[in-house]
Amino acid sequence: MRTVPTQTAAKLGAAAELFAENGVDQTKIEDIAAATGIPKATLYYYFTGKEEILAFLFRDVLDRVADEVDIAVQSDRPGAVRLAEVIRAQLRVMAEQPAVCRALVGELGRAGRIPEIAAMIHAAYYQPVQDLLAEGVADGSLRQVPDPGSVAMALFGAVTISALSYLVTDQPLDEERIGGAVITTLLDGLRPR
Amino acid sequence: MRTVPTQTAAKLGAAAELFAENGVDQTKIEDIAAATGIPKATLYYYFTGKEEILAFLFRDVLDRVADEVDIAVQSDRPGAVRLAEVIRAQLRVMAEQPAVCRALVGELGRAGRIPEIAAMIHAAYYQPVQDLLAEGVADGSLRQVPDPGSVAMALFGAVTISALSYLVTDQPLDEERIGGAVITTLLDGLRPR
DNA sequence: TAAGTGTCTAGACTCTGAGTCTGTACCCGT
DNA sequence: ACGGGTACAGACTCAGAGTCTAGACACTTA
Repeated sequence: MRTVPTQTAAKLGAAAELFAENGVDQTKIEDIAAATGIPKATLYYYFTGKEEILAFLFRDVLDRVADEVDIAVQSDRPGAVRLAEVIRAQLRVMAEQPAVCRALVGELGRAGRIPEIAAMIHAAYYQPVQDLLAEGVADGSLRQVPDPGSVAMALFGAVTISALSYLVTDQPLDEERIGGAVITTLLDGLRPR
Repeated sequence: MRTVPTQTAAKLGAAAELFAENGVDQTKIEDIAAATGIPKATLYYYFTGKEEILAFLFRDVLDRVADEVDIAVQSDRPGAVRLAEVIRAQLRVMAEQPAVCRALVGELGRAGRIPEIAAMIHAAYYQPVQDLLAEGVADGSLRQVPDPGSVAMALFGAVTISALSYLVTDQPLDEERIGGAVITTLLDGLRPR
């Protein structure tokens, strides 16, 4: 894959829309060409095919998630507060890039296909969240859990699937509502205190 | 779509494996024919195409989820206990049908594609869980939450994505571990009591 | 300015695979 | 033994993925 010029990269957002809406297989290269304004020959000049275009888009959002999560993690507030920030950060990115995120979730089940996705999610999300859980225990704002890895995954899933159900129905992603529900449920639990 | 004989239906599990592993688009009808032993002409005899084979498989697992969830919900134990049962029920089905579940998650992002999926998940899962949350409040085992719908979605997401990350790496699905992490996190919360 | 080099695109081509169609063998009730 | 539904084989069409060639433009470097 050659280095994709910024201007070309910018146009590819329209391709994400197609992927999300119709699925990868239903999306013709010519459709992508039409939607983005990038000629078919040029697409093949930069990418080996649809798959690679998809991977390119994914790398883009996952970088963004990593950045946002990183900012949330870096602050010096208590662990519990930063955890809430991380959740909001993820929701923000999903709200900004709805189409790519829909397509991304669609590919989550295919480890063999784009293997680096799993690694990227781990580095961008699971690892920082696990660290945060430990720090929260240290500063007293969170309690010790037996399996922080599973909690990080569960958290990611809760936010992702909730957000997704808004995205697929083309409702505007209500960050407050989802974020609020996930955060209070997660922090305070469902059992009466 | 004609009525699919039980024996034919049983063979389709192999197709789910292909879908999950390579994605729907990469899976050729002839591959399905080869993997299942069902001749291509016969596949077209029963189904209009790949999509319909996929939908058939989905309906199958979702029915199973609905059944299992229903059993969990019907007992007369406290809401909190039944909620934990529902989580284990979902994990059980995913452990039994790993390939279909992977493929299913892969299609979650495509509402337009198989629109009844969303409806089926709602009926099989969200609705019963929401009812359960209300009953738990009534019997005192759960606290009132502002948005039970969002909680139900978040719960589904937490379990689904956690389980998925085991499935894609071909690790045996550790029901105890995931179930335990999700249930205690969810019921007791992450904040120290 | 001319020649050389890399970027980008048009358009025609090949070839894979989805889905169709025809025919046929088999079973089952009458 | 005959008519009708079930199950399948094999050949066909056609859309669309990906390839190839050649040429247009921009940019160095001589």
